[in-house]
Amino acid sequence: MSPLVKIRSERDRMSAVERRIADFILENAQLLRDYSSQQLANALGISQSSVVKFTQKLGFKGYPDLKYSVGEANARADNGDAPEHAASPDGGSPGAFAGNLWRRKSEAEEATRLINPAETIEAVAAAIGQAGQSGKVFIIGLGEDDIYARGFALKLSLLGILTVHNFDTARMTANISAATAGDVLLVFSEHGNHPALCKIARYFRERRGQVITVTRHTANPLRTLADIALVVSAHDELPYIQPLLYQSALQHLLDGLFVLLCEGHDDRHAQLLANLDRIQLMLEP
Amino acid sequence: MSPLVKIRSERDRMSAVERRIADFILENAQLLRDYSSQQLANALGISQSSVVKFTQKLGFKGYPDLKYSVGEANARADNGDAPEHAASPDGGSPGAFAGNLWRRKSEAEEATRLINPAETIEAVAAAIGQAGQSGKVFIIGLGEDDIYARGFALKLSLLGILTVHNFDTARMTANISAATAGDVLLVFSEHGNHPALCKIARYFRERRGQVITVTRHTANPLRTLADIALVVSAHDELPYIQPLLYQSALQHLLDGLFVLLCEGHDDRHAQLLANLDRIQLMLEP
DNA sequence: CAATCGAAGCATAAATTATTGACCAGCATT
DNA sequence: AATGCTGGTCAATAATTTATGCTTCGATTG
Repeated sequence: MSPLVKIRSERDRMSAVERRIADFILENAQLLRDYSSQQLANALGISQSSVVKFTQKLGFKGYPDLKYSVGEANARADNGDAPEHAASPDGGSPGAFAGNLWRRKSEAEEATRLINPAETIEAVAAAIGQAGQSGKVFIIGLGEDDIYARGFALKLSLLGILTVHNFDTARMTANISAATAGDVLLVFSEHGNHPALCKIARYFRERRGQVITVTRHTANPLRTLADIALVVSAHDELPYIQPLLYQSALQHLLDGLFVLLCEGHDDRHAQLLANLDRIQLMLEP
Repeated sequence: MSPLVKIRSERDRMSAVERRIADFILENAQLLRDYSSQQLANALGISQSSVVKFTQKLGFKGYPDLKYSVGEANARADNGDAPEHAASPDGGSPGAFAGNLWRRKSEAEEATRLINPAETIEAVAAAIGQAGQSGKVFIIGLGEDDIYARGFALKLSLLGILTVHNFDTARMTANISAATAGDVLLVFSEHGNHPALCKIARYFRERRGQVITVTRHTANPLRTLADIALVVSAHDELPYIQPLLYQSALQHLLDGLFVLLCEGHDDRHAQLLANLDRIQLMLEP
């Protein structure tokens, strides 16, 4: 039980001095942090031993124990709300701005999480895992989308999954001619409008591969070609902020996928460790 | 800041004994309630004074102060977590996991924000802005670090800043021979240990350019060569989680920088809009 | 190799906390 | 009214806990 509740409930049965202690604690719970039992006694003009006895009567081991409990109660009470918002009242410093940006990212993350059902993500993980064992994973993205594509391709290859990454529609078209059933194509395209990517997706389907698209949460041509579609939600009026939110939400979606892949298979996990070690050696001779 | 976040963020810079204390506290935060500094020391087989000095180094008034803070942090954490963990005792749903991962990312973001003073970030923005007007910005990163390097290079070029990006030390060395005073080199290297990157940084300094490094918050050779050093704090026991946190914290740091650059100059802002439009047309004919 | 610096421990000072025993007020019993 | 009992408070002090000064040791540097 919260120490404050306990104190309140016992208050009636207390002696005068005890009641003063109780009231002081109830009213100044946050100040207690910097008070020793002696200081508290001085503040009330009573003896230190009275304070200690008070704590023991209430069932605490002693004064520090009470103090610790009150600290916990305080923390639970003003959990989160006060400091964060108060910190940045108007525009503020760059630091405050970064915090603000992070809050926007969190919103985008949540929105994105809510529109991608767990089953969808698991299906994607399963498809990629399957392709990793018996086939190949093709990954493509253009422009800024290539950044995410590239990062994810690197991660997959660390897991020992054969990955073919391109940022060039011509090469990808050529590569895809080697695709077979069971392979997977991951297409990153924020707006899902690029004709060449649609053509590639269509071509890939003809070859019996599974198409996974990653786009904005809009109706778009690319998405209609998908066997499984991952979608991202991220909005801001400012044209230089919105991409940051998009990228962050997308990255988190991919990270979740990656973790799922890591935890699904022990051997993939082992593969990852081995690869990380190897890379470490390579980069730090 | 949560004491646990603080401890995690400083862990790298700690000595062996200190790190054992840090790990113990991180792993047994709830047990701390019943430990005096002496008991904690005994549990680890070290001296009590080491424990006290540890707490003071971290900026606490002393051991009780740390203990109290950890108590608060526990309370805050338990508040939100308890029901969630209870609901999913072993594996848990992917959705819950993603939320959890996001919390870890938030911690990494906070820790990273706190170790990069606003002035440092502003100085970096100023240096890049300056170089953007009259010189060039060179960007390099190897392996996974190339991902961030590449993303940032793309953003800078969208702002109309002349950017030379490489992921290859040989080419970069060649490119740098064209560097002059006022140019800026951005080096991404998580561990800051790669000799070739150090050489490039040294060479760049000889040519009177300004070196900005982006590394983990550890003492590392590359960082010592920096005119300005950005640092990232992100920790997790799991080898497949930690990189995600690192990448997220780093990305946010860069995003903050990018926003600063966007908001600093109206003409850069205009340039960005124009470029975004042009790219839009290019990708969606 | 000497000098320097930082980290860790030991011993001890300082502080905080817990306990003891004395004192006093209130109250019932004799 | 005097005595004895009870609960409450405090001052003094014991016990525990925390903080600091000093020394040693090992690593680093010039």
